[in-house]
Amino acid sequence: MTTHLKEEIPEILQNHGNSIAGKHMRKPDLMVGKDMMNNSNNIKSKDVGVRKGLWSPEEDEKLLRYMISKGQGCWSDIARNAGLQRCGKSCRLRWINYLRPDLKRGAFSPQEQHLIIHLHSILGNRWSQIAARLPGRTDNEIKNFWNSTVKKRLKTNSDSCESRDQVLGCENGIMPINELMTMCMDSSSTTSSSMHDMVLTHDQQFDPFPMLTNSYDMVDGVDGDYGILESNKMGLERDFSLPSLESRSIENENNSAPIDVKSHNNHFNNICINNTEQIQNSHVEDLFGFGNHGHGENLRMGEWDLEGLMQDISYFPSPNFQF
DNA sequence: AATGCGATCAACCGCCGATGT
DNA sequence: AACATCGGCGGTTGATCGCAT
Repeated sequence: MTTHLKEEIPEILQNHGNSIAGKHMRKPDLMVGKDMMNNSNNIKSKDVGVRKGLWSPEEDEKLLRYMISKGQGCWSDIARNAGLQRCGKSCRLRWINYLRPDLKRGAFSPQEQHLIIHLHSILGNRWSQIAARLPGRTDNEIKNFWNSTVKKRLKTNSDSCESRDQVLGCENGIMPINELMTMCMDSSSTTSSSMHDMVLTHDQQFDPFPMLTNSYDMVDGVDGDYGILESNKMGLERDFSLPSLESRSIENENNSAPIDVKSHNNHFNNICINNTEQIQNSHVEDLFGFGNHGHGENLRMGEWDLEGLMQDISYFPSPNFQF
């Protein structure tokens, strides 16, 4: 990793502001130790000595430095090798939700809010999928935003029969798709690419700072083909306009022949057109069979084309949400 | 100034699927 | 086939903030 990145560590940590030191934090320094073994049936032997709760600045720096120098790998190994008394999951979460340098900070822009609303109408509570469409934003962030701000606003305005889009000031309940695209392009320009959308083979070293180490060729994706470029010799698939949900599983079961994207678009377009009436009377989530039921869904996201859906997003009404 | 309470958000929990042994 | 491990995900918790009273 480049020297300048190492020099940026203090700055990156500094940029996280005061929240790093205990704002909205759980109690720090919880430790699953030997003395606790007798008190809990849930503590596994390997959890002995694992810290929980607040991440100290020192821990953040350890993890950040390790990620910079070694890159991503097995999170359990990362926790161990970085000298952190944390479980791998905790390290992963900390990195994804907080330390990743391509994270945006600050409040959601109105465009981002619109996009979240729309994507939620399509995807339901699939926060990670929604986050994949909002470069620099995390699923946790979006989930928190939804559960606090949006739910509240929708509830508050439901009495006055305002749609979710009107709640956010979008006329006709439909945000122009080109506006959404522009918003996504803007996001991409600042963060280049969502890490979610990178496909790596087992032996490929993960680059934790793709936006700093790659100079991307931007695609003209405004007129329809929001292409997934396969220009990367490492085998990375990257989408430079809309981060693509399909980038991870667009291939068929044999991982050989790519699915015909256009036929998928057409298929979905037909669904949209033919079912407009139904859609207007139904929950989008119900129509597509993936409500808030994270696991075990009948239809995997990668098996249909969201780009087509995004293009046809105007077919969807603004459903009255029920919570 | 003190208190109550809702909002915010980082982090944990538990589950699931994939993968390895 | 059975089990263990791991990564990923959505749901939930709980500490803190900030505003209202």
